[in-house]
Amino acid sequence: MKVLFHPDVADLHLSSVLYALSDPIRLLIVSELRNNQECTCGDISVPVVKSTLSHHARTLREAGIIKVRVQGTQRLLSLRTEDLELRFPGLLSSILDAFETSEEKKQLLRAQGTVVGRF
Amino acid sequence: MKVLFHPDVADLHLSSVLYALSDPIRLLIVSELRNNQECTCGDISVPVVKSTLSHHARTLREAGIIKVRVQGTQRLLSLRTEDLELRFPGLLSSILDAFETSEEKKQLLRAQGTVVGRF
DNA sequence: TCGAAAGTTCGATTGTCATCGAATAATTGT
DNA sequence: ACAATTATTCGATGACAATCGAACTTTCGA
Repeated sequence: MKVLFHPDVADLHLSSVLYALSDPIRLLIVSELRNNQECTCGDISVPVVKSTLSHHARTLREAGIIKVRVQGTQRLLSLRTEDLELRFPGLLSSILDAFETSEEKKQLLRAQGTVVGRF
Repeated sequence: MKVLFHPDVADLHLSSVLYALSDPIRLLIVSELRNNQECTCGDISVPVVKSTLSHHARTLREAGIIKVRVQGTQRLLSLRTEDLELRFPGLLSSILDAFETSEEKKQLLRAQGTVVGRF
C-alpha cells in the first residue's frame, strides 16, 4: 500500500501554492476538480500525456492543493478547499473565478484533443 | 529617454501574474509597495543585490503587477492595484493578506542584512 | 494465473530562471 | 566637463521544471 505525502495545513507555503497554480495545465486540472468533487486522473482531460499529468498531480499534491486517495488501481483527486480557505482566505476562489473567464482556459480547451507526440 | 513596456489590462495573464508572485523576494517587493505608494528601487530592502532586484522589478512589470515611472536617475515603482482588481477581483488582496501573516515574510525580513556574496 | 487497466517512475531533452559581479547608461549636481 | 548616484544590461553559472516515451507496479477481473 502506497503512502502519499500530503503537507499539513500549517506547512502550506504561499509561494509554493502560487507556483503550483502558475501553470495553465495545473490551473485546468484544479478547475475541473472544483466542479466535480472527486476525479480520477483518467477523468481529467488535459492536453498532455499520462506521465505528464501524473507529474502535475504530484506537484499539486505536494503544494497542498489537492488530496489524493488511492482506490484500487486508480487515484481519486480532490481539492483541499477548506484547508486552503483556512490558510489563505479567498485565494482559491479569486484564482479560479479569474481562470473561468480567461482566454487561457479557452485556449487549453481548444487544444484538448491535440496532444503532441501521440502520432 | 527609455520607454518601458507595460502590458495592457486586457493582456494580463493569470498564470503569468501567479508566476511572478510565486517568488518570495517578489512577494516582499509587492508587499512593500502596498504600504508606500511609490518606491524607488533603493527604498526597497530585499536580501539580494541591486542587479537581481532590477531583474525582479522587470518581471513584475512585464507581468503587469507594477508600474515603473522614470524620474531622473531613479525609477518610481507602484502597484497596479486598480488594473489588477479589474481583471482579477480579490486576487491581490488575498495574496498580500496571506503574505503579511506568513512565516515566509518573517524569514525574509530576518535575512535582510544578509546579502550573500557581498564579501 | 494472466492479462488488461490505471498510474507512477525513470532517463533524456530542452528550456527557463534566480543569482551574482562587472560593465554600461542616464541624469543630476558641482 | 566630471564625478557621484541610480539603475539596467550582460555573461556565466547552477538549479530546477515541463515534457515525452518506455519500463515498471499495483490491482482487479476473467
